Amino acid sequence: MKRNTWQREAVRTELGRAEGFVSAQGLHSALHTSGSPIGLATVYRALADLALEGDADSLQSPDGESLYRACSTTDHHHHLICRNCGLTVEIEVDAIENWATEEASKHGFTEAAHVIDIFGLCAACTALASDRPTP
Amino acid sequence: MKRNTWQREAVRTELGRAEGFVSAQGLHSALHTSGSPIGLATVYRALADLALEGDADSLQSPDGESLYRACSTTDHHHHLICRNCGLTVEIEVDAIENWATEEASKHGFTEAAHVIDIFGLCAACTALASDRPTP
DNA sequence: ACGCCTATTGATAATGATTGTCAAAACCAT
DNA sequence: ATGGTTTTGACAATCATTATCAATAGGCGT
Ligand SMILES: [Zn+2]
Ligand SMILES: [Zn+2]
Ligand SMILES: [Zn+2]
Ligand SMILES: [Zn+2]
Repeated sequence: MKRNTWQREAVRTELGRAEGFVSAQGLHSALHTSGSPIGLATVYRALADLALEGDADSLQSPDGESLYRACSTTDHHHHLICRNCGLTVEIEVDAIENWATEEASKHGFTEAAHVIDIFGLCAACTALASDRPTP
Repeated sequence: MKRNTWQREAVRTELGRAEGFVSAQGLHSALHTSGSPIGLATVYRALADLALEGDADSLQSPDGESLYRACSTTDHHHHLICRNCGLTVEIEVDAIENWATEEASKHGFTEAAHVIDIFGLCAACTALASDRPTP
């Protein structure tokens, strides 16, 4: 059976505290900073479990890191993510879901899943960026 | 300036020979098998260059590997990929592009890029899978 | 509350992909 | 052909993630 440990709870809590998507490493060092002695491997396991149970969303960052987030809904949805500060907006659009499904079956594909994410600069980060242009 | 070496050409050729997306490691061992003494680091560099120049598309596999493909068009497009055999179908839909752009600006995001990929089982692999069900 | 069984933890090693290093080799304009 | 520069490749280094496995600690039955 599945046991309740303070470690799992700590990961769940810290994940809830995060604004956007975080990496296992990031979550672990955040926990460490706030005094928790939790082990790195445990954080990896807890996050994988949360994702399996549907309590956390996961995606691959553009450079191949696995990122996790506790989203407000457990329904299927997608994300608009600030590549600078991590601010994340949840997106749920039936039209897109239907498009993906139809596109797959149109070409004879089955068991189709899709990866749809938008990365950009949020309004705040855009403002900051315009103050300090690239030299 | 950029020089022409047989190594770059070999990578370009082998990438063209591949049906779908391939990893740097996979391309390297394919080249090795066909007798080429090209180095692994060189394959990584060549693929990165091709992607930079727009001559190759790249994406992250669901488990975080970087995959590359020489697509038939250099225009912006997306992919429908068989997760078993790698067969890839190129998808180009303006409606999706517009949706992504609008969704980003609607929330104040700028410099938005998007990741849109569909993974499934192609018709052939679906047929094979039904012959040998999971025991 | 106690003890036992087993799931879980965590320090550490192992893995696997990717990148950095740097001397030797290969390009290419002259 | 020669020389200056770029590219290569064997190898080490990095980095995220996973595997090990002895030690720990839930939680059920008592
Ligand atoms: Zn931001
Ligand atoms: Zn979806
Ligand atoms: Zn297939
Ligand atoms: Zn697009």
